[in-house]
Amino acid sequence: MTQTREPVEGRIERYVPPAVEAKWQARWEQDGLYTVRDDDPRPKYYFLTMYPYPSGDLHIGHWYAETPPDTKARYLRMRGYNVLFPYGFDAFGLPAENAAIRNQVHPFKWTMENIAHMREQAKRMGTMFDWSREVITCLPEYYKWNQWFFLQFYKRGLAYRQKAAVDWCPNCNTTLAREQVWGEDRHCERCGTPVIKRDLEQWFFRITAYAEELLDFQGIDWPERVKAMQTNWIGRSEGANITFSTDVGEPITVFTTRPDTIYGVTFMVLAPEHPLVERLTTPERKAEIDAYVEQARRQTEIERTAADRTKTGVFTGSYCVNPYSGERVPVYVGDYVLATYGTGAVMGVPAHDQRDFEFAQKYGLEIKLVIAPPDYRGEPLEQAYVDEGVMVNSGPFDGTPNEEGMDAVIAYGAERGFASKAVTYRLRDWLVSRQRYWGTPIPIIYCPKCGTVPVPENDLPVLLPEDADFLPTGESPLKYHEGFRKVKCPQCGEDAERETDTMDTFVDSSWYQYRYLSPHYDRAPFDYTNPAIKSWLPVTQYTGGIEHATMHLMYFRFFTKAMRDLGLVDFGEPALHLFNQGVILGPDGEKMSKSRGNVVNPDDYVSTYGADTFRCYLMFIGPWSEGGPYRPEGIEGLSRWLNRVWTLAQQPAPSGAPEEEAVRDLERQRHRTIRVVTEDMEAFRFNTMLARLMEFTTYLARVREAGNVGRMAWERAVETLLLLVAPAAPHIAEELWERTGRPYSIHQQAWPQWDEALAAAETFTLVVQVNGKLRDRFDVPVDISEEQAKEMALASPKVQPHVQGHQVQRVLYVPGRLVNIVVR
RNA sequence: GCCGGGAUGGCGAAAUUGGCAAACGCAGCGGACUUAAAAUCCGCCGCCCGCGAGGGCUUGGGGGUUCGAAGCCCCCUCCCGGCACCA
Repeated sequence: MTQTREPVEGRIERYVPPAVEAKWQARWEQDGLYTVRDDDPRPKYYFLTMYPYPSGDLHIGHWYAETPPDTKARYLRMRGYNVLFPYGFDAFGLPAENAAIRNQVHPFKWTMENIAHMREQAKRMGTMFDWSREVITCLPEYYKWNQWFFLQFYKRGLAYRQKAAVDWCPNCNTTLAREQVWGEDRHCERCGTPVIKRDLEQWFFRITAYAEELLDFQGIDWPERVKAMQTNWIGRSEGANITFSTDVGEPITVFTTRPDTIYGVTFMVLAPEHPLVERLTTPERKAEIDAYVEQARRQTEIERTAADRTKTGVFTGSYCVNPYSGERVPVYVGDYVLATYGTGAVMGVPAHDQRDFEFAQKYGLEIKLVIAPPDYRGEPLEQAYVDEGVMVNSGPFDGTPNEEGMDAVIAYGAERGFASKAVTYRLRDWLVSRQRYWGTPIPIIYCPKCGTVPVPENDLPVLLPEDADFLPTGESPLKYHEGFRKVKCPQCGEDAERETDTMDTFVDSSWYQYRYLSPHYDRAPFDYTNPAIKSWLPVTQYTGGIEHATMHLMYFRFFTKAMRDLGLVDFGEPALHLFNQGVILGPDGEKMSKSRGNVVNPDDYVSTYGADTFRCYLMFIGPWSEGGPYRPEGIEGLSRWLNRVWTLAQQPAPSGAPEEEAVRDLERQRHRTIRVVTEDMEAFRFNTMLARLMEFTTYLARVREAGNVGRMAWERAVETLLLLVAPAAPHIAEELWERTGRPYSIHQQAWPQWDEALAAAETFTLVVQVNGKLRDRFDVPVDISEEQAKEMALASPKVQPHVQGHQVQRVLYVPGRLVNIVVR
């Protein structure tokens, strides 16, 4: 911890960060310095950072996520943009409801108190959030529009209700979207409990309608990592649907990515849930099949899909016919076939698919080779051959390279009506129903007469009842709230019931960026008819954690595409640029958590060192994209630096007479610093940006010691330093700006410009290598000729010994850098 | 298995993208100031050999391309993240 510091010079007051910071935070708020106007003529820049869940405390992770973007946003503002940098709270969600059950405090009260607390903590970070645009998603003025979107989606078939085997978290007592089930053990993303399957009627958003478009990242600058994860998640496969006829009349359609292997089909496997299983099962097989289907149903998905599990299946007693070869092949039921992917049926080609190979071996089925390996001599396969080759035993396709064969086989079948090109995705529709209270009520009414009836738009919002009981029943309180549940049907007026499920909170965050534009507008989600408001869009820069790659960031894109199709916006991507910061870990290198006891409380550091030091420290630890362990000792370096800036800026200008050479060098360093700091700022390289500022500070201290630059150049340099420091350390910069007699506010000043000519060096260090090894270096004028450089290099006494006695073969000159003498 | 990202001093990290490896900071060591300490300021600080001048080695490992490789190519090891009986 820092000790009391004595002033270096008697006249300069000690730097007391909390005093300075409190002073300016109050002043900025009072002046509305960061209030953003839509009609400001400057070019707009919408800088969005992911809003937090109001868990109760603003922890170090929030500081790490918010203060570097604030630094960049402040920089952009100084660059002349009208920057919108809003903040809000993702206020619906389970922790509030669990707290309600535990402590008998209403989720609304719990949430709003947390928000009030966190808002004050956030203000201590010194960010330029425009609080007048704050969005809180649990307020009816916000969630009304979730309901409105739901109705629009419903009208267009983008929201639908379906009974399905869905993922259920037994700890959270609710269903989850597929995206919220993580890892090999298929656990709940929120609480880590392994999920189970339940057959329930649930509401879905048809995100799969946009699967193809979601694969297209053209026109947006998003990290490769996110693009790869989303592409992976969507899981596009190209192939064919092929229809096999059966004994019972109804055909079976399979999806395959290998139509070129069609002549190698020796069996068929249906998922246990496949609708044809019952029809195809012969009477003598019925008992066995029923038992098998029953055991499959009882198994968890984890057990069923474990990759190392041996494939099992049971013969139905029926056969189907390969439309290409006319061959009859047996139909099995196997639990390794997933009902939810493709058509729920797989054609078995054991020679060319490893799973099918194992299945065939186990059940003694024929293994028929139809793609010949390059030098194949008829020996039996030891495993499936999955590489390229020429089609054999394939009727009219014999001799065709299999790559070509794929299209040829599809075309052949398409002509005859039993095959077609097909694309399948792993992406599933977004399950949005949650069996919990603290979320947006789904605006649907079930009427015994009229069926599913959407709540009329005029009746929105469907409000959450305030007097619900929060009991540990494992069921939503809405289900037992008669006043909420019982309604009159809006169509026929008879008794009806409301949907009691609420929406996934990811619905809230899918469009919140639009709400910041008109946070209290009551005629639409946002005022998209106002050109001044619309011109903020789309978001210019978005920042947030990578953990949302296949959850929020996919829903976020989907929503904007759907909104485009609703005519609300005229673009299809919500954010042009995305940057993901890393995760800040505990000092032990583990994820911070209360149970591990490695949580770092930012408040302690802020009261000791100040927000400015803490902001800078977080940016200095390493590249922002990397995150990493929090090492408390490193903060001293940043504290020392800001103290040096404090002293330096307030010291009187050096008294000596200016010397031309020294002044020119000062200007050169000043212009260079502006250049590199600007470049680093543009590229989110906050760590190196601060390193450059430290170097410049040290340089200025030396210059002052030398005392030969004169008052004008000195003050210009100090002014530049303060301006460059302002985005990262806004309070100390403002204080020093005032103390050095400059007009309020430094945050309304223009970012300094650099002049390439003035930044240019007069000399450079010429490196001399012999056979690529460094032997000497000396300063030479930038305009040195190649001949001169080579001559000087060869003449160097340090180089001579390495050249003498050797034959010089070549002398290379790289202008502005080096001479490399190649000897033998 | 597939996809993505990594590996550089005691530590966090830099390196104009093929041209001085280790900027900046932490820790450490030495010095100044002080009765003393803290704070502050100055200096040293990759490894090995050498009293020294100096020399050799060094970016996970091995090969290659090149006048020149931390960076490019091939092979391998390990770490982190995502996906995975997906037909």
